Amino acid sequence: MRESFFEEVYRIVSMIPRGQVATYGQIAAYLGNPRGARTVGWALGSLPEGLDVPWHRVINSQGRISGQPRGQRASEQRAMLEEEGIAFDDSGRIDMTKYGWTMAQ
DNA sequence: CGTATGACGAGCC
DNA sequence: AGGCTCGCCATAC
Repeated sequence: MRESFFEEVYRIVSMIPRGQVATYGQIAAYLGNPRGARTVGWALGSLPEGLDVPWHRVINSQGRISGQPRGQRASEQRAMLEEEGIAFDDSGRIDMTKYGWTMAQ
């Protein structure tokens, strides 16, 4: 029984600890698809509600929130990250060297 | 089975 | 530094 790519993404994202963030590419690479960042984003976009997956801890390689900056989802994501203690600079970017998830286990 | 889609990424100007 | 283009990949139809 192999999980769909979606389920694998959900599983990995669920491992991101509070107060840290990971990039789409990072997750894709972990799943064996260094080039499948888009697919990861798509998987999160189709994320059903009620799965207890910290989707807000996933951002793009620039350390910014993806999607429409004005969108409701983006503001909500930023609010949740700030609540976890993550800081945004004037450009709305996160310091990956400081909050980036290292997948250390 | 071919085409379209999407919360991306790296490169180039 | 900021913005644009092209490449990538798993589903949906």
